[in-house]
Amino acid sequence: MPNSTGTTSCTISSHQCRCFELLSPEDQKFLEDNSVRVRYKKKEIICKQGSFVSHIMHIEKGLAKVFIDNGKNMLVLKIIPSGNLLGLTSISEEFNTYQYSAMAYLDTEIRQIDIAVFRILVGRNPAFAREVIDILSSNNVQITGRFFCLTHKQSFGRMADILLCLSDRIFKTAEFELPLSRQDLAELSGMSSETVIRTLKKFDEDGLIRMEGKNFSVLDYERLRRISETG
Amino acid sequence: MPNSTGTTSCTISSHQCRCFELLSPEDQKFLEDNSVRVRYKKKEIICKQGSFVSHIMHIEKGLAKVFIDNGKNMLVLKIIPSGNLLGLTSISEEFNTYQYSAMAYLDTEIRQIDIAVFRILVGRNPAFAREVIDILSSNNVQITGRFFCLTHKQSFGRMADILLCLSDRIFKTAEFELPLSRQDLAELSGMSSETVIRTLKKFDEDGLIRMEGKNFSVLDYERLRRISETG
DNA sequence: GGGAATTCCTGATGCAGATCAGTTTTTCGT
DNA sequence: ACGAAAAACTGATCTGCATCAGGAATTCCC
Repeated sequence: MPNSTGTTSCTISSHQCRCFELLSPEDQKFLEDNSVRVRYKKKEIICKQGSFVSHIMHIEKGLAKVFIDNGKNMLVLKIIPSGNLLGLTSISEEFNTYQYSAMAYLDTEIRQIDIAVFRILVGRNPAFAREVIDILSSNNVQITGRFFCLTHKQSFGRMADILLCLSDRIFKTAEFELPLSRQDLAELSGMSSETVIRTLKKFDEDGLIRMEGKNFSVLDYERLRRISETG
Repeated sequence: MPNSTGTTSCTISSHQCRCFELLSPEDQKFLEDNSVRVRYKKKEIICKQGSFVSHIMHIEKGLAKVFIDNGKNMLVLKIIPSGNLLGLTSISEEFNTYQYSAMAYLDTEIRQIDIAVFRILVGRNPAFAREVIDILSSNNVQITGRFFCLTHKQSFGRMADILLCLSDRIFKTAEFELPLSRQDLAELSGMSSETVIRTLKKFDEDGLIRMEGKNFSVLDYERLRRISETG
């Protein structure tokens, strides 16, 4: 029986997006004919908060962060690995401008799909609409977990969360070379880069992880999970 | 031209829910036949995090809070006034248990709609599906704003946000009798009740609001808005 | 209506983590 | 390969808010 109170705070959504599989070959072609592929280099801005939305984007390859920014502070809402959609909230015409910006962590390949075409398919294919609903619901749950984490856990719990997420969900292995800087981790965890460094160092000293520059290995999942849970 | 960087952090969604208007009289009857109305008294739990979802709920009258709780900390996700839906993320079968709890702030009347029926309507009525998508998108944007607020604004900004939200969106007047305790405000703003009291007192001293027990009047919207923006 | 129980309020103290002010190491451009 | 710029790291200080501890005012309820 899964624990009902466990609040995970992963930075990525758990939903396996399979929205295009549900389309007939004709509709897939319809989408394809109204798509373009664009490559972004590391650190390039993919979309900018406040600008008009004309496309929904599908990350084909790479990794991006989605964030909001008021000029003074910035908050990373999530990170999106390949296979996921970006800009889906704008499927609702109420949000015809981006509510957030996105930036490539790595060289990233994106498929831009005309939003009008996307809306047409939602209107005529209930299974597709259903999948959109599932993705939006999943996003809601994910952002909620992250919200809880950043407001109620403290530095060790947050860092444990991020390490677990990176290892389990993004790289899917215990050892990985992290393409993110300490500053990136700071943004993700909502703390200062100094605190990130100190926290990681403590984890290293305590034998929870092994860390050499950008190379990380998770040594003790069990203990990390406990830290994540207790905050 | 609206400001693209302004992050409002209202506790309620801006979306005017009109999901039932889109249904044909027959479908409305279909829904009606599969609905029940339930009354909750002040402080009663409406739904409990972790339990199975069998209904989607529509607040017909009253006011409720939606929150998550890990036993140690609690976080209010939003407050829902009448005319809004509760439990909509569970339209996705992935989330067959409540991700949050809800509690009535006031005596509240709720219409429970069989979730299977709701799903059938989404499947056969594209306009209805579209409305569900709009609501989910709107929820996403709202929670995001609140997330930013609670992680990056400090006590004065948060309190200003809440007062503006209560006045503009909930009570729709500058003077109101607040049914929430200081402790409730503390939960909403993610701070301690002591800090709430001190912050409100400062606003009162500075002439931004007038406060006598549970009676509030907003005196200076302009200045409150500035405080909300600058954090 | 009177005593108990909440809620409201106030001042004192503590602390997690931001900020500041550096030094060292790595990365990058030419 | 070398110098500059960026990132990583370290210690010292500062601060906003939580927490604690208690008192005053309301509300609740037999």
